[in-house]
Amino acid sequence: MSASDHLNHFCSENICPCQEKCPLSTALGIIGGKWKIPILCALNYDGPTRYNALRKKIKGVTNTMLVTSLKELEADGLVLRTQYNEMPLRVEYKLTENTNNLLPILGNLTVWGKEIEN
Amino acid sequence: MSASDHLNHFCSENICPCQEKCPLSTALGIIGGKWKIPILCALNYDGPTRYNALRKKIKGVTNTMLVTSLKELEADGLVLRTQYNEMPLRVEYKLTENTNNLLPILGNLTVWGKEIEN
DNA sequence: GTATTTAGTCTTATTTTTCTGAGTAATTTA
DNA sequence: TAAATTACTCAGAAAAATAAGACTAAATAC
Repeated sequence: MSASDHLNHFCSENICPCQEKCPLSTALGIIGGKWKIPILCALNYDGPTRYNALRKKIKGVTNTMLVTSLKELEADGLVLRTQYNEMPLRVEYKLTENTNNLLPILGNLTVWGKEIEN
Repeated sequence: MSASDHLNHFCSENICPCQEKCPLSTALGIIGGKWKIPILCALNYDGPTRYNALRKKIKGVTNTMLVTSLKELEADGLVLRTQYNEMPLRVEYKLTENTNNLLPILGNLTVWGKEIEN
């Protein structure tokens, strides 16, 4: 059976099966981890949100994990941190434009997850 | 800002933001872990494949991890294990029909991953 | 001048995941 | 009879991820 018999090559042209770092593993690395999806989901659901509000909204998250995850999401360009130098300090997090292409894909994954749960 | 202002709710209706177990986390749990994607990718690329062939194809995987991952994928209904009682024993793994809906989604994630890498 | 709020930091555990590498049973090949 | 192949299993170690919880600085409110 040759490679061209398959319609759904989800990974890269000639380096399948994912023996090297591929875009798919990049993507899953970015949204992987215990708190990334809850954060994205909260920001998508409620729009720009302050640090402490996020912490209250996302049940069970600790400072350590929330800070770490937000920093990673920011570094990966999915989340924007905006600091307002008021007193008391206000810091808001929101999704970036980059995330717009991701959300429908997560929607599809959600549908698939529902199907497989049954 | 009300919830209905958002077009892309990727998670469940009224339990956002993912405070409970949601279909999206189910989906990511199934395809998460270091070796799941390489396995799915190899099986998608080459069709039904024997255990030792998989092990050779997927660089760096150990018996422990390959067996564990294959068992989980089988339990989640993504991979089918077929045993032929020849001598020497032949065991083949292949993707199930269930996986067909998943592959295009992974394709989309791959495209997104490529974009974000640049 | 004491307490509170905000957005975190820091250090030390604990848990989870992954790796290492040897071992196994059944059978065929040399 | 020895070596090789197949599809694994298993115990222990190392590495990575996550958790717990105390602590901080700057400022305002009481």
